[in-house]
Amino acid sequence: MKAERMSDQVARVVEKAITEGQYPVGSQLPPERELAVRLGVSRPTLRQALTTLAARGWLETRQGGGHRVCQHLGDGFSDPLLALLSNDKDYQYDILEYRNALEGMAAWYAALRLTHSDRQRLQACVIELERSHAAGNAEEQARADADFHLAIAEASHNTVLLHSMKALFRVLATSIAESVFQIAGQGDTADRLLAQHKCLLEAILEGDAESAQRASQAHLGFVESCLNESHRQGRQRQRGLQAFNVMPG
Amino acid sequence: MKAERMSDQVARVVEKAITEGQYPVGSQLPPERELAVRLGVSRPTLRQALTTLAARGWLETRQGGGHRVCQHLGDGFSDPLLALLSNDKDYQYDILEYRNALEGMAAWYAALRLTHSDRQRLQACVIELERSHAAGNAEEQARADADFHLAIAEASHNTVLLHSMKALFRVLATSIAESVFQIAGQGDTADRLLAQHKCLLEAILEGDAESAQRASQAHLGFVESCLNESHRQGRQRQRGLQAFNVMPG
DNA sequence: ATTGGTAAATTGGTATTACCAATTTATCTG
DNA sequence: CAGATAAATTGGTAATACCAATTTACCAAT
Repeated sequence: MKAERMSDQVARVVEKAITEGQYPVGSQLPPERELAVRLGVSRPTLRQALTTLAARGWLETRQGGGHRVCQHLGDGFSDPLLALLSNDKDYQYDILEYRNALEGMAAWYAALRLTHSDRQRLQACVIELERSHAAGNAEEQARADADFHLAIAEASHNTVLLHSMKALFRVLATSIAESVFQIAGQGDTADRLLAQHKCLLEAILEGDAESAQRASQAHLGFVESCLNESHRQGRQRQRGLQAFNVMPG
Repeated sequence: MKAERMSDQVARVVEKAITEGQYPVGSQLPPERELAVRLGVSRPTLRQALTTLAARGWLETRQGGGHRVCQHLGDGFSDPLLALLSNDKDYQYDILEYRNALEGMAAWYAALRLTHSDRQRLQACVIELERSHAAGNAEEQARADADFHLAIAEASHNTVLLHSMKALFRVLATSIAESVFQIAGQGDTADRLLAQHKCLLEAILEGDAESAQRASQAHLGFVESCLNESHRQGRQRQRGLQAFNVMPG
């Protein structure tokens, strides 16, 4: 049986120390030279291990500044395949369908679990949407759009969902900006998008989970219909998003 | 402005070479000593870069055997925070809600896009579920359960969804096995779970997207109700899964 | 020509030592 | 006490050496 290599063992040991709270979020690990001695390995081997942990999002390092446990776990890493798919036009409908499920879920639970501070946060996000819409700034609109949807995800109080949506929006940043830019040139489309965001907010604030979910899905359906319907290579597929939107309710 | 470190630049260059097809899936990278010379860096620096790519799931390495591009991209990596949340009892309801959304979506699109080979694959999976159920083997039941749900995800023909569900089931393997084991001791529960799987299959085979989604959600609702309802720490939350299940339809 | 065994070559993994560059800390001066 | 500067500490890179696993080449037997 093939033995696990030393640097992977070290990575496991350090990762376990992090997850068990020996190195709390934000704290600094011991210096490399010291940690290497403690763990009985050479500095290059330790650095292999720490590189692995950094790639997984556990650590952030700065030359001279030490290795620190990431302030927001999961924020330092990105799923390379998700990133690849998100920036490939062949998968833009896959991405939209996926968003539809996650954002529909977020809207549903946000409507059910909204706290007072969630309310304030969402209202502030919509104000920012209005502001960037009035300014006609596509980049700010894209950022405000992502902030709004992530605020809904936070209001859902489902940590797993929030984590997945953060990962998704991180890799979608570029293509969302492009979509907003593309859509901005289509007459009253930007006005309609803003109206949809407000409608979604209203449903959430009213605690109407079904309406919130429908509003979310209508919004994404509209986004889909606005996008450039370039020919879709590969499989002949059903345009599921439209159908998915008319889920009973 | 802080310069990007050399090993991260090398990682980017190699990752780009992979994604652009210079190193196709399954192919072997040039030996370290040669690649280091080509890229003008030292072997330790190259190894830092390759370690990062391996941690992200792009590469698999074996001593003496070379560095190879992973056969199944995305399979070599796991999201550490997702893994952490999946094995923490405080988040088991978050996980169930998240599965509810993804598996509901998978069932929906599988019903719409089912191919002939998908049919065969799903039917084979259910046979395997029946076999492991009859044998009373919890570990095989857990594996058959995951295989069935992943086969549905494949039948949805949404690559992003499939990728996310694979990642989720990879980290849930342990806790699903525990759930199956826990549930197995509850009278006719295993029989009812098998019946639910069959009901879900029927709805998919009939191309009834709404029924498929409801069957999926009923299944997870039942799983939730069977699980040990341990006290839920932290926030006072609504039991959203039950409500989510009775989505109109 | 094929198969199995063995040696050699090639590959990745680990270690030691040295030095560079960024950051942090200590010290000194006004 | 604040600011400047030097020293110490930290991470980053490099060269060289050697170990261990895998692959390849070679040879003998069938």
